[in-house]
Amino acid sequence: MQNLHIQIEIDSELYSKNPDSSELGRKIISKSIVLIHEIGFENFTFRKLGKLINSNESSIYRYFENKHTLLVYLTSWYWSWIAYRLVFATTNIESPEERLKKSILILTQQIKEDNSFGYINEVLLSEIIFSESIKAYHTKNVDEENKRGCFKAYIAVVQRVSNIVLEMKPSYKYPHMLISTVIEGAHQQNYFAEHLPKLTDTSKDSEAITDFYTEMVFNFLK
Amino acid sequence: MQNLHIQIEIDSELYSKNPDSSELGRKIISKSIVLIHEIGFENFTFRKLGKLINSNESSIYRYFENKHTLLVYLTSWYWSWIAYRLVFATTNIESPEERLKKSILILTQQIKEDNSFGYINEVLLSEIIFSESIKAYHTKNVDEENKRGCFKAYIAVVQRVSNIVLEMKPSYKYPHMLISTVIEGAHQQNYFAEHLPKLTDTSKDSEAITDFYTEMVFNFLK
Amino acid sequence: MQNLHIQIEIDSELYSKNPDSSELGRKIISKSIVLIHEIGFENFTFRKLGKLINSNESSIYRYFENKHTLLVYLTSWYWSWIAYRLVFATTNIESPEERLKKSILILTQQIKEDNSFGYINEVLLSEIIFSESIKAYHTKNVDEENKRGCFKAYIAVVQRVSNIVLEMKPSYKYPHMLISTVIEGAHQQNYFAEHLPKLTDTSKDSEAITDFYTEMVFNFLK
Amino acid sequence: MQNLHIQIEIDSELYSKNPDSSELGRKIISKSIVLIHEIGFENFTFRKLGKLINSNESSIYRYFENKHTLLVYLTSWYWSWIAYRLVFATTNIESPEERLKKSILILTQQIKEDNSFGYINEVLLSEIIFSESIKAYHTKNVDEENKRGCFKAYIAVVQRVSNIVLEMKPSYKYPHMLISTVIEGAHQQNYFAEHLPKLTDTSKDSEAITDFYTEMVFNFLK
DNA sequence: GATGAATGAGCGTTCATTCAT
DNA sequence: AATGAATGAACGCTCATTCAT
Repeated sequence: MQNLHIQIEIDSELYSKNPDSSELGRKIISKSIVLIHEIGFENFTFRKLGKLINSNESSIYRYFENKHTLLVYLTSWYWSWIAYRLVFATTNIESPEERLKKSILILTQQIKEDNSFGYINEVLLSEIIFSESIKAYHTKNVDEENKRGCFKAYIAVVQRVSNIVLEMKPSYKYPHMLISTVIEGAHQQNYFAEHLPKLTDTSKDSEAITDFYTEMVFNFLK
Repeated sequence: MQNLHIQIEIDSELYSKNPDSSELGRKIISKSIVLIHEIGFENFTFRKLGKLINSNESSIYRYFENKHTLLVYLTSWYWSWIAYRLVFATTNIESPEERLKKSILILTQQIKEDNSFGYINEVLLSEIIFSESIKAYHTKNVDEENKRGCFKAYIAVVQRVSNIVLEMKPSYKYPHMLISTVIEGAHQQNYFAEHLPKLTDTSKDSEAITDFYTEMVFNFLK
Repeated sequence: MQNLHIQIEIDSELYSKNPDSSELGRKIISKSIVLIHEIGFENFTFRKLGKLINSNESSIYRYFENKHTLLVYLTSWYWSWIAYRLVFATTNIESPEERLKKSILILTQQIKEDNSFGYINEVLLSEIIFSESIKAYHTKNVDEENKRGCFKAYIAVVQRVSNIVLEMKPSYKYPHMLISTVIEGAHQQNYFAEHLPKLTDTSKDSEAITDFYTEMVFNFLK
Repeated sequence: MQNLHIQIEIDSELYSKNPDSSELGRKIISKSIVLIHEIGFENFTFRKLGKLINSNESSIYRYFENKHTLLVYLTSWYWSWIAYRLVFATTNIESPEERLKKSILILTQQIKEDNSFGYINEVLLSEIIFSESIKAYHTKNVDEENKRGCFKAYIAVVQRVSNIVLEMKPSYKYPHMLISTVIEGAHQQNYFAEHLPKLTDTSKDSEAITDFYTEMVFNFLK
C-alpha cells in the first residue's frame, strides 16, 4: 500500500498552516498522537508537545490555533482515512449486505496494525479516536465549527454507510441515527469493556461488539 | 409527590462532607447545576461557583475535593433518581414488555418539568447529564473511582433494566451492552439533533429517539 | 522511674492553655510528635493534627497560638527533660571530668528507648529535636521570643554544662560557645551521616560523633 | 579583581534556564538576594519577587522550578565563590598551617565588602548563607537532590580544606566532621551572637569566633 | 471548654498567547 | 518561517484563623 502514495487531504479550514507541508508540521502531528495517547487530551498542552519535539510552543501556533483545533484535525484525518478504507473494502462488491457488513466491521474495530501512512501511527490514533474523539465535538462552539465544516469527514462516513442502508431498505427512516449509534456505541462499549465492565458483556477486542452492532443493524433491515 | 418526602441518599464516598446536611451544601448543589448548565463543565470552576453563591471557593472544598467529584455526585444523584422513577413506573405492572417500554421511555427522554426535589432543578440536571455526564467517567482515574463505587448508581440502573430484558429472553447474551447502548445512544442522538443534525434523522425532543431505541431493543428480543 | 512521678513543668509563656491539664491537650502533644516526625515540621499543620486526633483544628488553637509555638513547647520540654537527665547522671559524682563526659554523652546521643514519660514518645521527640529544633529559633521573631523566655530550658542546659567546664578551667573564655557547638554540631553530624555523608566521616548512630566532640572539649581544657 | 572577569559557573542541574544568560535572570538573582535578606526565606515568595522586579511571577518559573531551587542555586554560587577565594588565598603558600589558618578565616568570617561580582551583593548573600543556608539541605528530598549533585559546591569546599588537614596529619580520622563543624558552627555562633547571646560568649563580628574554631582545629592536629 | 462551619488571603503553578527577533 | 522570551490571568488548593454555638 505504501507505494500507492495515497494522500489524505485535509480541508484547509482545519489548520492555520498545513502541517503536511513541512517537517515541523509532520512532527507536530506524529508526536501529538503519541503524546495525547500517553497522557490523555485533558493533560495534553502545546508546551508539553513543544518539549517533546524540541521546538518552542509558539511554533505550534503557526499550525493550529489551539489544542482543540489539533484534535479536530486528527479526528478529521482519521475519518478521511476510514472513508478511504471503506471505499477500498466495498469496491467491486455487488451485494449491499456484504458491503454493509464489511463497513460495520471497519467502523467497530480498533486498528491493530500500523502500516500505510508514513508519519502517522494509526494504531495509536485509532485508540485516541475511540476514547477521546467525543471531546472534539462536545464543546460550547460545536455549532460554529460545524458550520465551518470541521466535522465534514465524519459526516461523510456516516452518510456513505447510511446510503448502503437505504440501498437495502429505501423506506427506512433512521439510517443516520442507526449508523452513528453503531459508531459511537462501538467506541463506548470498547471503553466500558476496559474500564466499566458492568456496563457491557464483553472484554476488550473481542468480536462481541462487532457482532452485536451487526445484528442490530440487520434486525432493522429485515 | 412532594409530600412523600422521598429522599435520595448519596453514598458517602462521593463527597467530603454531605452537601445535603447544610444550607451552604444545598446551595452548592443547586447553583452548580445552574452554572454547569450555563457555561459547560469545562469552564466551570469552584471560583466561579463561589462567586455565584457569594461564598469563598475554599468553603466548597469542604464538601467536594474538586469539580470532578462534584460532577460524579450530580450524575450519581441523577441515576439514583432515575432508579426511583423506574421503580415507580414499573411497579404493579405484570407484563415485562410493558415494563421494558416504560423503562426505555424514562431512559431516553429528557426531563421537561421540575417538580419533585426541593433544591434540585431536574430539568437542568437532566440536560447536564445528557451532554456532560460522559465526562464523569472519561478520566484517567476511572478505574480507581469505579473501584470506590462512584458509578454504582448508573450501573444499578443498567442492571435493573437488563434484568427485564433477561426476563423476556433469558438466553440473551448482551443485555448490558444493549441497555447501555440505549442510554448513551439516546444522550448522543439528542446532542446530535441539536448540534450535528446530519448525524441523526430527527429534531430535538421529538419521539423519534425513543421510538428508535424501543424498536432496537425489541428487535433483539423477538 | 515511672513511679517517681517526676513531672516536667513547662513555663506558662509557652502555651495558651496548659496541654498537660486535659486529655485533649495531652493528645495534642503526643500526636504532634508522631505527626511532625512522620511528615516533617514544614508539612505539619493544625488541620492534619486535628484529623489525626479526631478533633477540630480550632480546638488546638486553645492550647497553642500556632504551630511554631507548639514546636517551641516541644523543644522546651525536651531540654527540660535533658536537664533532668543531666542532674540525674551527674549527681554524687565527684570528678568534673567524669561529669563532663557523661554530660557530653547525653547531649550528643539520640534516645533509643522510650521509657519514662507517659504520653510522650522520647525516641521520636529526640529525632525531631535533632533534625527540626533549629527551626524553633531560626525565625524573624527570635528576639521577642527570647525575651519572653521561650528558650530558657535550652539556655539552662548550656549553662549547666558550661559550669562544669568552668569548674575544670575557670579561666576558659568560651564555655558557652564550646557547649553549644557540641550540641548543635552533634545534631548536624547526625543529619549529615544520614543524608550528606561526604560532609562527615561516620555513619549514623555510631560512637564517632560522641568521641569527636568529647575529644574536642577536652582538648580545650588541657 | 573586577577586570579579571572571573565567572562563577553554576551546574545546569540547578536551574531550568540559566539566570546568568539574560537581563531578567540576573535581576532575579540580584533582587532575590535583597528580598530574602529582608523578609527571610520563609516569607519569600515568587509573587513578592515578581512585584519587586516588575515582572510576572510566571516569568521566574522559567528560571527556577520553585523558591527552594533558587535557594540551592544561591548557596551553590556562594560556595563556588568561596572555593575560588580559598584557591586565591592559599596559592603559593608553602606552609599547610598557614593555608589552613587562612582557610578557616574565610570559612568563619562574614563578608564585609561587596566588590567583585557585578550583580551579586556578596555581603547580603553571605548573611543569607550564614542564617538560611541550612534550609537548603534540611528538606524532605535532600537525598534525591544530593544525588543530583545540588550540594557539590559545598562538599567540594569541605573536601578541599579537609585535604589540608590531612596534609598536616595524614592519620586523622575525622577531617570532614572537623571542617563541617567549623563551618556550620561559625554560622550558628554568629546567629547566636546576634539573637541568643547566652548560647555564646561573643558579640557579632568579633574575632572570637574565628579564634575559637582556629584553636579547635589546631588542637586536634597537635 | 470544645467544636463545627466558614472564610479570606495567598501560594505555587500552568496555560494560552503575544511580541520581538 | 521559526523561535525564544516573557507575561497576564486564572486555576486548584491550603492555611491560619474567626465566629457562632
